[in-house]
Amino acid sequence: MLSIGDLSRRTGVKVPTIRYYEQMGLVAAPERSEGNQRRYGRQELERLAFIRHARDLGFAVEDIRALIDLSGHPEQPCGHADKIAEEQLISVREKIAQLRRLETELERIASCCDGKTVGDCYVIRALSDHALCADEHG
Amino acid sequence: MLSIGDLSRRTGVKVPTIRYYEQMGLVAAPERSEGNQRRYGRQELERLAFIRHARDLGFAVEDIRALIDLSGHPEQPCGHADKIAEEQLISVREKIAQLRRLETELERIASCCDGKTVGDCYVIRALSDHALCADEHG
DNA sequence: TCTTGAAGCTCTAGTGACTAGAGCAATTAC
DNA sequence: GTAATTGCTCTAGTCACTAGAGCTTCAAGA
Repeated sequence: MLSIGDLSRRTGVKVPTIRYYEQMGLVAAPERSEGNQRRYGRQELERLAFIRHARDLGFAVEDIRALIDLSGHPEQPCGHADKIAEEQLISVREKIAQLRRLETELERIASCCDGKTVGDCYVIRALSDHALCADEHG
Repeated sequence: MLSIGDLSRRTGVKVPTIRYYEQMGLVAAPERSEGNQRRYGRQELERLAFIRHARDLGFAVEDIRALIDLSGHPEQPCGHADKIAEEQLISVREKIAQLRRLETELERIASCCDGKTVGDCYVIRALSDHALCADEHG
């Protein structure tokens, strides 16, 4: 049996986060030692690794909850799981597109500044005046 | 003089957000009407537009506070403003790189799933087993 | 001038996904 | 046996807002 610290080290999920997931119902409350400390087995390790992996991929906790529910019903059609992953992909692509626009704008702002004082700093001027932006953003 | 609603429409910053910025000290408390309603002038309009623009570019509120402080001292060297913008650019690029890795992984996960039930759904399996990932992520 | 409906006011609490800290109890290594 | 580490619960804080209750003020039309 693993202590919460062991589980943390094995999954890379921090100890308070594991307790938080338990509180949120993402992981079941585990057995306890005589002294009331959490003791985990292989199943909990696997579930937490699943959660960690999904969080790394940017899935929201609610999505993860749905995916866990689905994984408990292996006979059901998997269209729902596909849909969640698909939507996550779309959302990631949107974020990338948005960040690329910001990158372009920030590059332009930072590279144009050749002023010596704040008074003629392009960074400050660009922020004050949206019209200086080449691009639409935000 | 503009009401808070006018200011909101002109800057695209929502009314409660304007009040929140005032509370946070990002914008100064404006004049009030006889009936205690906020009344804004051109200066406040410009400052809020500045804040809006910087938030759109992903600057944290603390960064914006620093940029505003700087813009009140036009005689100072602008190296600090440049540095804030530079750091923001670096952070945006890191986020893009991370999201690209996620995109690749999600594409692979979503496209590989040709199972009909959750039991052999690649989405679920990939999340359960990090070893199925081609790439390191997170 | 009166009325009505939109807009404004303050205050508290909620969001998501944790993170930090206090003050204690249990476990583990030597 | 003892000291260091780890664990426990509980509350509160983070960031940048957002929502709602319950009230007041304002602007436009009759």
